[in-house]
Formats: sequence, C-alpha cells, structure tokens
Amino acid sequence: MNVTIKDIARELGICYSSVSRALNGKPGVSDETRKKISEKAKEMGYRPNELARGLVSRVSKTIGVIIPDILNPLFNEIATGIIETANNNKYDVFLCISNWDRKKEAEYLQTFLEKRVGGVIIKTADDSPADNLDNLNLPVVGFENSSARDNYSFVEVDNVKGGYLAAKHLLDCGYRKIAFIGGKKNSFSHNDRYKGFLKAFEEKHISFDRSLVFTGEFNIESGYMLAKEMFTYHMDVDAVFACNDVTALGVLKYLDQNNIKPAVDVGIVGFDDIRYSDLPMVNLTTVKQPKYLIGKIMMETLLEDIRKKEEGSDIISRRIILEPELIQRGTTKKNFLKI
Amino acid sequence: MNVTIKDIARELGICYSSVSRALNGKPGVSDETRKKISEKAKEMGYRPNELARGLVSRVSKTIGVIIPDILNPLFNEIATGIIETANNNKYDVFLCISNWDRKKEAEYLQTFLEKRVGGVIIKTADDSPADNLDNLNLPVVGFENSSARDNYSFVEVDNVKGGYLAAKHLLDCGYRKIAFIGGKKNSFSHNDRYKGFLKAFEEKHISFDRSLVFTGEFNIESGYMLAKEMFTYHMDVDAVFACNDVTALGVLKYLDQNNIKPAVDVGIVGFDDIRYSDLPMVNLTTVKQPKYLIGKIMMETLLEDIRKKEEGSDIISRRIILEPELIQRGTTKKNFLKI
DNA sequence: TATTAAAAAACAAACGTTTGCGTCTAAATT
DNA sequence: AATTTAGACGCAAACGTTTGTTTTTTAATA
Repeated sequence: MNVTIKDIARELGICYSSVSRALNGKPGVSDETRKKISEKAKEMGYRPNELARGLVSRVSKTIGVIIPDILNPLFNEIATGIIETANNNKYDVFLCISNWDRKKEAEYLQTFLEKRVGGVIIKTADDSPADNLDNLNLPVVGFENSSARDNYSFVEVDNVKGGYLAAKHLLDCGYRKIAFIGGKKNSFSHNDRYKGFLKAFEEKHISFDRSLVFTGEFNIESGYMLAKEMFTYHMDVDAVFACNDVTALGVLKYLDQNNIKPAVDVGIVGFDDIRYSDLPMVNLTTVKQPKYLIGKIMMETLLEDIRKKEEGSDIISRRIILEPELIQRGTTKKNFLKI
Repeated sequence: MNVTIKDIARELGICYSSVSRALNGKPGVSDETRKKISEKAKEMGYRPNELARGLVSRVSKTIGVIIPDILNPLFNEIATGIIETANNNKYDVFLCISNWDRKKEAEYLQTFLEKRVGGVIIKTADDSPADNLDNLNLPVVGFENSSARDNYSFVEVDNVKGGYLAAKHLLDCGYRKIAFIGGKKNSFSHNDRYKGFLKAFEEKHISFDRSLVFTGEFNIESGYMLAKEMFTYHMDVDAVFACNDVTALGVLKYLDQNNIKPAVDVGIVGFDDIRYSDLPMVNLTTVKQPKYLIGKIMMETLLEDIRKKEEGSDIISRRIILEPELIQRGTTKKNFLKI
C-alpha cells in the first residue's frame, strides 16, 4: 500500500497537516520538524497522491492535448515540443488523437473535464467554429484554427506568406501551369495558403487556372490519388504546390511510378519540412514550419494563461504568428523553361 | 463551477448517495428516481470528477505509457495501437517520452505512482534489468525488453527470426560481404537480430566477418554516420542489414550522396517496415513488424491484467511473440553476383 | 516575574466521490 | 390485524490532500 502523509505523521507522532506544510515548503513548521519530516518522507518513500491533491486544488497538473493524427511527422514534432515543454514545467500531458473526427474530439474534451485538466492544447479536427471550446471554462491554446471571435490564444505559422513563398518560388523558377493540391477543404491552413498562393500570381500579373485546385486529406494516399486524378486530366501541368509534405510524398510517389522527373518535368513544392523531406531520395523543396517551436510556444502560452487564471487576473488571448521559410531542394529548379 | 452529485441531489431533494448509485447503475434505487436522476444529471450537464473517483477507488482509468522516441515511425504506429485500444475500452493514455534516458524514465514511473495509473506499458530506455518496474506493484506490459526473471508480460516480434530472414535473403540474393549496422549496443532487439543474422550464415556455411558489426542510435543521423564510417574502411562491403528502417534511411542517404546504387552496388535490408519504406523513392527491402498490432495486443494484455488484479486473481506473466515478415522491395536484387 | 507577541503545532473542514450500514416505508405473508 | 421482509433511501465514513482556525508552546518584552 502507498505511504500517505498520515503515515508519516503517525510515525513521527505529529499532526499530518504539519507534514503537508513541511513538504510543500509552507510556513508554520519549525526547521527542525521540517527536516525530520522530509527525512522520514524520503525514508518511507512517500509520493503525494495527485488525485487527492487535484481534488482539493480543483485542477490537476495535467494538460489535455488533442491532435488529429500522430502518424503525421508534423504533429509528431509539434507534440514533442509540447510534451517536453510541459515536462520541464512539472506538467504532464494527456495526449489524445482525434483522427480528424469531431465527435471523438468532443468526447476527449469531456474527458478533460472529468480529469480536471489544467488547460487544453488543441488542433481542431475541422475548422468550423469551435463552440465546444467556449463553455469549457479552461485556458485553451489552439494550433491554426484562429478566428477573430475566439477568446483563446492561437499559434500558427503565417500561412498566407507560406503559400506566397511557394508560388513565388515556382513562378520565379519559370513554372507556369501550376496545380494547387491542398489539404482539407475549407480548412484555415488550406484557405490561407491558397490566398498567399494567388497573391504571388497577381503580383506577377500571371493568371491562375482555378480548375487546378484539388483538396483531400493529409496523408500520402490522398496525395497520390489527387496527383493521379490531376495528371490524368491535366497533362500539361508543369508544377505542383502540395499543401503539406505528406501529401507531397504521395505526389512524388505518383511521379516516380509514372517516370515523371521532379523538377525537370514537374516542379514540386511542399509545406512543413518534415524530417523525411531532406533525405536525398526525397529532397523536397518545401516551406518550413518551426514545428518544435510551435509546440513549445503553445505550451508556454498555455502555462502562462494557467498561471494568470490561478492568480485571478484576466487572460488576454493572443495570436502568435511565426515565420515560414522556403527551403529549396531538388524538386524545383531555377530557369525551368516551358517548351 | 462544475456540477456535482450533491448539486443534483439538492435539486431533487434526495440524498447524494442515491445519485451516485443511480448513475453507476447500482441497485438500491427505484426505477422512478433513477430516471429522474439521470434526466436531471443530463439537464445539468453533470460530469463525474475522475479525481474524486480515483481517490476512493484507489486507481484511475489512466494507463501510463513510456516510449523512448515519438519521432520514430515505429513507436508512432505502436503508440497509435496503444491509444486507440485504450480509448475503445474507456481508458485514457498518459503518454511519456523517455528520450532513451533511464533517469527520465524513472521520473515518469514516479509520476505514474502519483497519478495512480491503472497500469503501465513501457519500452525501456535501455535493456538492463528493469528493477524499477519490480516494486511498482502495478500491472506492466513491456515491449521487447524481456528477460526470464521478469514477472510482467511482454510483446515482441520474433527478432531472432527477423534477423535470420534478413540475412538469409541477402545471402540468397548472392550478397556475401555483409555488414550489420545495429541499433543500441547490447539492446535485446539488437542482440536477437544479430543472433538470427549469424544463424543464416551458419546454415549456409558462410563465414561472417565480425568486424563488420556497427552500433549506434535509432535515428537517421546515426545510420548515416555508421555507413560513412563503415564504407570508409570497408569499401568491399556489398550489402548492409540495418537493424531498423530509420537507420536504413540514414544508410540510403549516404549511398545516395556517394552515388552508390542500392541493390546494384550494395544490397540493403531494414527492419520495421515504417510507412516511408514503401515510397518508390525509398523502396526499402525490410523485415516487417506488425506495429499497430503490437500496440493493440500490449494494451489488451494490460487491460486483462488490470481486470485480474481488480478481481484479486493472480496475474500470469506472458510472453507474446509475433511473426516478422520479409518484404522484398527495390534495395536488394536476386542474382546479385560478385565480380 | 508577569505579560505579550510570535511561532509552532494541532484541529477540523473541505474537495467529490463510493459504499457499508441503519432506518423507514410499504407490500407480502401469516 | 399483526408480523415479516425486502426494497428504497438516508446517514456517515472513507479516500489523501490542502488550508483556515484555534490552541499550545516558546521566546521576547516590560
């Protein structure tokens, strides 16, 4: 059975409240007893019961985290940033995978309430208004799902700029018939990247063929299928902007299978810069997101909000926008010329 | 503020213990009140406080999971299996990343104790005896770190067979000067795969040059560095068995950079069959582990043990060995002939 | 030495549940 | 009609903490 503060108190012949105070560094205990207590606690292998603690303090030192897909290296690295930052601050992470399912997400949020988590970090399954976050009455930090009316903080990369960088790069290289292979329809990141993408065309007074926009899921298979569909009907496409690297891998897979040479025949730019993009076999030109940093900043923002809430001061929701960066690799080449 | 069973009881003018019984489907409440209670509970948006529950039941519906590295697709898919299976059984997962650090692992185990998790799933950071698991007094299921004296269950693929399959395949293809690029020194998986590897040589009465064994970490960089080191001193090596796919990716990276053609110049076999191995640009011959299934079975085994513990019956530790499978792809070729 | 102040320790309530036990009511038995 | 019985319900303790309040001890002051 587990050692409790009462056990320690009994052993020492004192009151258990003193044990609590001593172990938590609170005043009201003499240095002498304090020392005796902490020694005894160590000796007996005492470990505070977080459940009991959380019950009286009304919150646990746990952060609920919901991400849509742990198999995607993007979320993977973000999650690493989240978890490590939490741990460094004596918090634990209760990690949940929504699998892009709104219902599952909602269930998890309920579980968070039951577990009395201290706060929530979430990348919502879809980007419709997140009402269920409103009446949560908990500090929340989101990834990418920012809308003006929301009253919690968000961290994201400047997706408009990212889309712009990608399109500008392709146009600068000389590609002209460019397809936009996106992520989820109507998702914020999709829309923003598309917006930036168009901006680059406008800036150069080049028109974009809107029938070259394709949407799907965030995985290899989807990228492969979309590429297949696209190239079947649009053989003259000379470049692709894939809304994320995993999708781009699917596109590359299609190209490889059909003996279409990246860069030479078709330029391709991804988004995210996942850790497999820089392998020489892949060598994908992409727009980099600072993934680990995103996770780190999200957690730091949340911890700050939690602190504020504990102090009773107001939480000011912030929108933190990080800079994307174009990484040129082998799937695009300068001076590409249309025949 | 959160709704409690006392709130519901007050509202209905009854005793809160009845509310508890009603909501938990226990006898001692009339159907009529039971109905009234559950309606009221729904109306008021009642959510049980898991902390209070865990306090009296002495365990929480949470499983502590420790994996060494979430960036590795292997652990990624295993984790997915673990989490989904837990969720399907109304359990939650408290995911921790040890980063191959024994100390961090020990800290996490302490946290598990504090949180009163119901059980533990762990891939230990190194494969020395896991004493700290012994006095945990909790159901534990491990991945790969099995030693005869341990009294908890383990799930793993037949690593000896896996190593054997890899070496046999390379030898069958005609490769002869084969290097063994391993994972962590003295790790169980490393040792077992090596054992099987040697067995294939013995079976064919071919001698293996023991200076061709290299060990490192489980990541791309390590694979790259080991390949570099190896090929610098052993230019005549004609094949590599990389102890896992991530390492193999590093080897492939080196080959690509040095214009060495996989299969044609150097055969290469990996282990795990991570989701990037089947990309045509990678196309890695590998030994497949049923990753998702491993996670699923681990969780199922653990839940069974937890149930047994609750019932007070004895937990019998099991060793569950799954079958590996050789997947031949493009990095090896039949009828490779030495010049 | 008596008085006061401050520090230390003990007391007790609270957090939100579960659960064993006692009491009451109403139906079933004689 | 008196007695038994079972079901419904309330009471209260317990889980292991934290924390406000009261009492006791000790040291400082007059």
